[in-house]
Amino acid sequence: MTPCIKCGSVENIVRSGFIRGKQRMHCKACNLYFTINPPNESSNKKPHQTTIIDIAKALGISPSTVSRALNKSNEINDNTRQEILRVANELDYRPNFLAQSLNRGETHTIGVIIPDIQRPFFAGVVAGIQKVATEAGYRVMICQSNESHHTETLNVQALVASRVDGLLISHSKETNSFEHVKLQLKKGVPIVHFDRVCNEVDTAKVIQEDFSGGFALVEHLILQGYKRIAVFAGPTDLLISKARIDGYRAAHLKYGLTIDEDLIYHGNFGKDEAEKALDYWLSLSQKPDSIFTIHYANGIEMIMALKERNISIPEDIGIVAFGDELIASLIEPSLTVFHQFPFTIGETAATLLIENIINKDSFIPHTKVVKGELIIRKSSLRNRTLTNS
Amino acid sequence: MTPCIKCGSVENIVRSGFIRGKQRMHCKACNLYFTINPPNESSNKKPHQTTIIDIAKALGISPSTVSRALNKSNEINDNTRQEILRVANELDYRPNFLAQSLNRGETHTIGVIIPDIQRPFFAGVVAGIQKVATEAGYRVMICQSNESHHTETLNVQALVASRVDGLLISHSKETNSFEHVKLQLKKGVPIVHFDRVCNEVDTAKVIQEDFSGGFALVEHLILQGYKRIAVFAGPTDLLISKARIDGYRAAHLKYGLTIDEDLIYHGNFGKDEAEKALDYWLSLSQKPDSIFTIHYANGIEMIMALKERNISIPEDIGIVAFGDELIASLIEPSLTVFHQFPFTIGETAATLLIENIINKDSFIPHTKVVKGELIIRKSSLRNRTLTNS
DNA sequence: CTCGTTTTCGGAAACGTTTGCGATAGTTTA
DNA sequence: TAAACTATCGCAAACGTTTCCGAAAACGAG
Repeated sequence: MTPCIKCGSVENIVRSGFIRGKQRMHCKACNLYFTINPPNESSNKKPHQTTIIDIAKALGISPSTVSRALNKSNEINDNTRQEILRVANELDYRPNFLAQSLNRGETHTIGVIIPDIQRPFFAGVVAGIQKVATEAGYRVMICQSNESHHTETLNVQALVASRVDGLLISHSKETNSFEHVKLQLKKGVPIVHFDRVCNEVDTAKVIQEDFSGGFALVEHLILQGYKRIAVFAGPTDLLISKARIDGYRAAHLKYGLTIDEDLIYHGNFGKDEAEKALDYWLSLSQKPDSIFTIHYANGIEMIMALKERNISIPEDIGIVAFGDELIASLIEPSLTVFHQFPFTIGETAATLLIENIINKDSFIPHTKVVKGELIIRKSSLRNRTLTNS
Repeated sequence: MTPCIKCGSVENIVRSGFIRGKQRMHCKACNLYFTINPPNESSNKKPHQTTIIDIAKALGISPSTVSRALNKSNEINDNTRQEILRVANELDYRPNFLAQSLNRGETHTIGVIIPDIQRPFFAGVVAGIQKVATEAGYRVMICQSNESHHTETLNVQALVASRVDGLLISHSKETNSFEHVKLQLKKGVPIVHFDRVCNEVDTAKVIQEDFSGGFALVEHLILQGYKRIAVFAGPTDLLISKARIDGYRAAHLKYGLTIDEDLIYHGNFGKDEAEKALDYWLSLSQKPDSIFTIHYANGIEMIMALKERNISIPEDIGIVAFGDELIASLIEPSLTVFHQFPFTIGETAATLLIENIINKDSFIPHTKVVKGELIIRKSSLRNRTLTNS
């Protein structure tokens, strides 16, 4: 039937099982096993991105020479280089980052993990990161954790699988264990935290003036004559929430005011949490005369809720909030805030990370604080004459 | 001096030039050229991400077997597989996407180019894209063009260099030539346009109801009794701007109103463009009684500018805008808009692209329209009794 | 002209993974 | 109990680049 592909003998051929659907043969003469392959007819090359090899073939030279020409090596004749560059341009050659990265062991890419890109704060941070990264020749890969610990862990794994050169992380609210970060840190992956940082691991961090901001806002309220200041806080173990409340406490301490712990409400940043908090506060025998929200969005919600209940701001209740957006200045009454600079935070974090990547060994983690700014608006301005003081 | 590394002879050695700083030798006996290398002392392995080879060595098997175990191949013993998985887990193995992608010829990554991530619309789109992509097992790489044609071109090249499986593009305002897109399309890169699309190239597109939205907004104004409707438009050659103005024209046509071309102002979405436009309109002998802004942000600006000039809204001038944000409902007076669904747009575009990637050959480009919604608010509600009609 | 020197190029290994194919050993069938 | 078969593994090529090192040729000085 089928002759041996080696000795050509026919009579010594026996069948020897099937392998992956194909009949396997055995030639007893030359002791050879083989299978019969249908000739591959579609051998015409598909259209593909042009490679260094395409250029080499077009010029009848070797790929290494082409590589040298493209990489400004000096071990190459200038005429050859010109020719290569010409052909490369002609074929619209784009170096394959995958191959380059695999070979060099670095991707020149940094991974970013944020809770939610739709929050203007994080969008600003990302923009800052991209600016610095692009200028330094780095690409950026963005993942959203959607405030889920599990997704965050998956994000870390995905980015590590992509072999990013470093990681920029702002933790989800849920995250209270940090094994996924520690693991990568142990493997030598540079990591920088920002905003929602984590003290359990030894990384560089970029934080805001959470304490000072909280202090400034509350001090402002106190100076405006408010005495019973309620706090709308985030989850109990969120670090930035803690720091801002510490500022709140410090301001009270400075002005000799006692703190009524009942006024501190721990919410979940949920949708109708503002209403709930208000219901709670207004049910107290000693009602608050002002509110400090840990997050500006809640400040907006509070204003809306208070307006619905016909409670006048800032007369009956004053409001201040941490964080700022255009909307805070446009709403009636405009909202007093501690303004953040998300873009700057992003820039700082990216700078720090790239520093860490480049000086992998000598880099010592440290923390940078990005200054904020108290912006006084109508929502807390009880005594208008004080404006110019 | 130095013996030949081959025949050991010393007297036949002559020096033969320098090569990369090292003395090159020539043995005339065995006709061998060689250089002397200092022994490499730091041969202890650096810490690295664990590879398939590490696992193979740990178990004394071959890398291919490990690969098969990890890829659920059936050509592997179940006990071996268990062992491999155990070790892989122990060593926290993460497959190298670079190597995988290089080998498979696909990255399972889609590239996204948007003008500015800080614009809530695009942040919403990106979120929609990421949702669909993640569910389909794709990663996302985001680039910002910053409304610059040049940067956009660089973005395309960078993403192509990263060998993304497909491209999702919303063009910059500047972009009026599309060679960079055509080039990649010719090379077989799947591309889907969204929002700021381009009719010159044959790609799938996701657009909004630009025409219908413009029509609905202007019709609403007309029904409210407004007769001289000004338009604040974008650059003349921005496609979506054109379509929305076409809706404006159509509405006029339907109700037999003539169009005063003087009322159409082409701005650049710049910062004080709103003021300029107002100055211009108010300088006309026939002043407008309402304004339609192509972009919601300009609507907000208009409201602010009008309030400063003590022009009452909607009595003296009504305002409607294309696009929506939380702020539009909170500002006083609240802004009538044609609400977009950026998240849906992102989802649709990503779905389309992935479809295109998977059925690369059979896919035929088509256009999908994401419905919008007219939301009537106070800025255009001249006749309050009409609300319930 | 000779020999050391420099310039310029090619070959091959390496990066980490997948996969076609052959090989071995054990298992079933007739 | 051979012959036919199956299960399981290893080898090597391939993906596209970079880079080490050697080779050939051109160059230079004495």
